[in-house]
Formats: sequence, structure tokens, C-alpha cells
Amino acid sequence: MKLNSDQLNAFFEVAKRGSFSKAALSLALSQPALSLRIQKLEQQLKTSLFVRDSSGISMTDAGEKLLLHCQLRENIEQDILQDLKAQGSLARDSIQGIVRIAGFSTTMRSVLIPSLHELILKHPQIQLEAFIREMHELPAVLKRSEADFAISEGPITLGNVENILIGHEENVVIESKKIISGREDIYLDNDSEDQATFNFFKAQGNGKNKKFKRNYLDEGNAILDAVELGWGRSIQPRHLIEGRNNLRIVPGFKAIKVPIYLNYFKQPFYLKIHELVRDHIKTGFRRGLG
DNA sequence: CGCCTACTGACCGAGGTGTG
DNA sequence: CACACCTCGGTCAGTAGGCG
Repeated sequence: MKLNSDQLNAFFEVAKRGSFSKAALSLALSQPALSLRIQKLEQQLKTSLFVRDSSGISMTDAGEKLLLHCQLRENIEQDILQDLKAQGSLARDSIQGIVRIAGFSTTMRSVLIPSLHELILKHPQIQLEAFIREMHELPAVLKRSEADFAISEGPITLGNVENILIGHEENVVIESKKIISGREDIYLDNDSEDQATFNFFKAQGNGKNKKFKRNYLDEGNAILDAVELGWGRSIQPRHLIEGRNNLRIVPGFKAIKVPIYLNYFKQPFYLKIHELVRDHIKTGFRRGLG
């Protein structure tokens, strides 16, 4: 049985966008035409690829398997194209293509950028798309193929996902060096879903599971700025306060180690660019986080 | 109630194939 | 080569259901 490439492209687009309408728009097709392509693919495979309901679509197990196939197919095609282009231009060692990395806020600026700095400068043809998501969103981002790599605080328990421990962040209590404002019991977090402060005090043991008030700023650098201004304290990775001379680590608390993982779908074949980025992240994070 | 989602039916056009 | 027919895949218009 041979799979039709138009149908596979239609499936891949729907899987990536999570919507028939958006995929149809992206493929310059009408929505019914796209719907028919998917239906025919499902008939050919004798299985459903999506669960449709009025609130949208979700992928079946068969759909997730086919998505992996489509990702692999895209990787192989990109690699062949890159090889052919390189032959044409005699630039055999040039690395090009798109790499998409989803991560959470604390590692993006201080660790990811230094990890990829050398690689990005050396290969101008690499198109990097790095974006920040909340920790709980990362598995879905990977599953929908919106990112090639995710950087998270734990293993992602999806089938066929590789979880590589790339270092630990050391969470500490920080406060302003200069301003003593009587706001020592106010802790700044991203939002009400952010469990960092709760988890930190829970890990301190019974005696230090103290009560505190919370303020929310939704963005890592805003939190650091606000702490510098004396708005309160915050639980942050130690590496984030390097270079911020107005901040200090509050003594008397045990630093809590948080493991950081690099997550990506296992593939029988990887693009060269993905292998390079993966290796640079692994070594860069181990160097940056210790 | 309007908007958004996907599906169905009717119809149309392009391309392939058979026939004279 | 020209024509007729068929198949496939497209669009348009309309429908149904859930959600804010």
C-alpha cells in the first residue's frame, strides 16, 4: 500500500495546527477538500486519525503514530534537499534549516542563548525559532510538533520521547541588597499556577514551611527587576542573578536542585542540524548549569 | 445569538482513457 | 487527432452542534 503524499501533507498540517480550518487555510484549500483528503487517508489506513467533536479535534493513537512518520519523512526530505543544495553550491559543510525550541523562562536567556551562540554565529543559514511556554504546556507543544525540542523541568511521559538530563538549576531565595522594606514575606511568582515558591518551602522541611503572600508578574526579568526594587523576595535559579549586583541570596535556606531535561521525539533518522543543536544544548547546559 | 468547528450534497473542471 | 465519457478532486452553499 502506497500512501498519497497530498493526503499525508494534509494530515501533517492538521496535526500541527490542531484544526481542519487552519490547516486548509495554510494549504490554500477549502475546508471540505481537506476534510475529504483526511477521510480518504483514514479509509485507506482503515483507522481513524482524529477524534472530531464540536469543540475541535484530537489525535488518536494511530494519528500519533502517523505524525511520527510524517516528522521523519520531513526530516529526510529536508536533509536530501540540503545535500543537493550543498552539492550545487560546493558548500558541503554548510548547515541550514529551521530549528524550533520551546522552553521555560528561566533557562532561555541565561543558558540556551550561550549554548547555541557559537553554532548560530558559525552557520548563518540556521533559522532558530525559540519560544517560551509554561511548563505544563511543553508536552502538548512537542506532541503537536510545534517544536523540535523542549526544555523542561522533568521527563515528558509521551510515548517515544527521549528525555535527557542536561543539568540542574539550583533554586534559592533572592532579595534586594539595598532596600529593606518590610516586604520579606511577599514572594514574586509568574502566576497563580507557578508552584516554584510552594515547592521550595515544602522541600525545606517542616520548620521552614512558612506562610507567605504572593504577587504575580508573569515574566522572569520583570520579577528580577521588581525584586531589585524591593517589592519582595522570589525563588529563582542561582544562575539568574549573576550580573545583577543589586540582588543577593538570602542566607538560612537550603538550595533546592531542580533537574532540567531536554525532550524530543526519538527518530530513526535526525537532521544534521538537529543533531548539532541537540549536542550544543547538552554540552552548553551542562557547562552553564553545572 | 453570533461565532467557530467539521460534515454533506450539488455542481464544476481538469485530466486520463477508450474509440472512431 | 478529435471527441465522448469517466473519475477524481476541487468549490460553494447549507447544516448541525458546542461555546461564550
